[in-house]
Amino acid sequence: MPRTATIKDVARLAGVSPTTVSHALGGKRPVSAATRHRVREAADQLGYRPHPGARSLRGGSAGVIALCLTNLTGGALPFAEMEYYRRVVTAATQTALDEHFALVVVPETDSGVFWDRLLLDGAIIVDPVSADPNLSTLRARGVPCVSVGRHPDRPDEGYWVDNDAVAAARLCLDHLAGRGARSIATLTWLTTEYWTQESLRAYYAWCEEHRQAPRLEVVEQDDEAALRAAAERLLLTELRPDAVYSFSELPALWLLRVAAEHGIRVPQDVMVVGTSDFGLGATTTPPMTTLDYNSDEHGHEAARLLIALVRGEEPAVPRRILPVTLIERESTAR
Amino acid sequence: MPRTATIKDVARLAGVSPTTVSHALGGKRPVSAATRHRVREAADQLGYRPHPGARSLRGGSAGVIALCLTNLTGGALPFAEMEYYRRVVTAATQTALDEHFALVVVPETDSGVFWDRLLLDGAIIVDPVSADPNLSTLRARGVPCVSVGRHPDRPDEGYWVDNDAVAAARLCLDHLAGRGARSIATLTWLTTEYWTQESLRAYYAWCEEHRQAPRLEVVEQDDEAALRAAAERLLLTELRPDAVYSFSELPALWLLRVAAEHGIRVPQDVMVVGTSDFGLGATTTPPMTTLDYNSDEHGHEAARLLIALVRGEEPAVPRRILPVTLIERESTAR
DNA sequence: GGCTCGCCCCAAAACGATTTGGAGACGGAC
DNA sequence: GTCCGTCTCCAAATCGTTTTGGGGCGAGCC
Repeated sequence: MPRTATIKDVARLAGVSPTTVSHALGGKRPVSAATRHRVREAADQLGYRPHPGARSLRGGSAGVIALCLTNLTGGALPFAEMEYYRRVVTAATQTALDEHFALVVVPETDSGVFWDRLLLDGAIIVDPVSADPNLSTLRARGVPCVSVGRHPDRPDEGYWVDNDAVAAARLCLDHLAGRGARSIATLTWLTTEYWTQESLRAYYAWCEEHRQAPRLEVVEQDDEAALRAAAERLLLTELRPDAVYSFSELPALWLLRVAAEHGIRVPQDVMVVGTSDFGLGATTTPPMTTLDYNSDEHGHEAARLLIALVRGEEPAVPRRILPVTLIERESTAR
Repeated sequence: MPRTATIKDVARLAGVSPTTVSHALGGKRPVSAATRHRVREAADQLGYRPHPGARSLRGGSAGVIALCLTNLTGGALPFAEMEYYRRVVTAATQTALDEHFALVVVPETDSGVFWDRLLLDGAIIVDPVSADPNLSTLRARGVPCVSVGRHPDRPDEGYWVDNDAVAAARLCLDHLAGRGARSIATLTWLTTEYWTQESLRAYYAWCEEHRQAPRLEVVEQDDEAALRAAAERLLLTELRPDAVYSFSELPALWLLRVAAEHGIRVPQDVMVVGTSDFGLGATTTPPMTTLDYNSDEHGHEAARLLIALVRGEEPAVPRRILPVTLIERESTAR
């Protein structure tokens, strides 16, 4: 096994002490230009890399943060949601790198092995659910945490970045009402995410304000039959709503599909608004009006917030609500 | 900052030396049952976790392997391929955990920061491309590597798990020919992945064998316009092929869409076979015959292979080709 | 000349775990 | 009584880095 070069090897080659090498490379104390140059050369020549374990042992930060995709292996959310994660991961990685941190993704499992083995400074939890084991484990160990999406049980605690579900609901509902909708229904998964619950509350409030009877349809399970059934319950009924706001993307796609199968015209007979725009909305028939989650900004903000925490700064804004935007397409073009 | 308990704290509480604690917990040397019990209690009470940095420093393995999704941030592959990664990641994670390893996902960037900061024993590279910086960096540092998918330039070197592209091509082409296809075209991305190149070679060989003129259509760019254009070039022509084998999933989906738009019937006028079956094939109209990549097995095998390497065992089978299976659906049901 | 002050550099002590080479106690065999 | 094993446990060295507390040396000031 080819042992990698240590600081001692560099010191020997440069003809100085390990201390001087550390200072020359780290810059914590001044070193003469000539010496610094010699040290740099020696380090390059040997391909020297500080051992992360040794560094962290001495008390320094590891320079690594983790991002935990709660649903990556859980299977609770389907395929279509992956693009959202991909964006969050990409954005957070970029921000972390700008701040000289590395970001790794931890697949969610119920195993504590990860947090035992990994050398890290903090973690981003994406879409925490009610009994999230990671959040509690990490908090207990004193690892700084930031979540993307509020914790449904304790929405006013901790550090997070989240969508403005209330504003989003108003945006969609007002848009639909403005296009002439008189009876707007909602469609959602059965999930404990904060987004869903808050969206629902906002919907009820809006209905009361506008003297409209609320109508909610729920996809009971995570499979195609359930998606189809929910869409059919909504569309193939005497009192069909004239517009539907779906809190997630996939149910809305099935809505379009079932409507097409039964000759129900979109947007003439029923208007549809979906969420989490990944460009998929543009490829449906007809193209679907969607909410853009702004997932890039979520990733950036979460990373920025976490890195501030890691550095020991108390962030000015511990909880940040980001706006959503409505992308209007044919499914509501009445 | 609440310093975490060290081995000394445990030793003090249990009334033994740090050495004995290490032996009691690690089991490298015998310790009396009574002492071991006392040490365990003390460790539990203090919530003791061995410091990963310290452990690795002394020469032990870190117990961590990384998986690098070359295309996660690169954008070279679209949305639809994510399910493949998700499966590979999930399967590899599971196998790693079974072997008491943790697996982290490293987003691909051109930054070496990751490999500098991370404490890891080895890495899995998914779908390496021609000038893959990660593979060379890691090799240079002596980090054991396994790739999922051969390296296109050096397919006979290193350790990998891959599909049998040749058998896959024969499977599809024979299937189509058996259903009466006389002129089978292929459709693919412009990419340097080994799978694509090898599939193409197999296609040409098959054509020669069966005295059929080869016909290849390429999606020039990673956007919708290019996907549509390629599908149209293939379908809206005098000499339309009566069957198409697409090496990737998304081009096949666009093939179905363009066919539907122009009243070209599938499978009557043209048959279609796609790849990488994630259940998406089942939801198209008509349901599409697809190749199942067996991505779970890829993840399992890659992790098994890598962990063997990390443990210093020379694996019996350094390069493993896994079979693909054909899932027949209506798009070839003539 | 003696003193102080800067500038460069180094020795040594951490950090937290594992591992090696015994030490001490005790029992049994001669 | 002595010697030898065996069973338990411990002291100390080690891994590679950062950081603290100076040391040596030359220049400037009185």
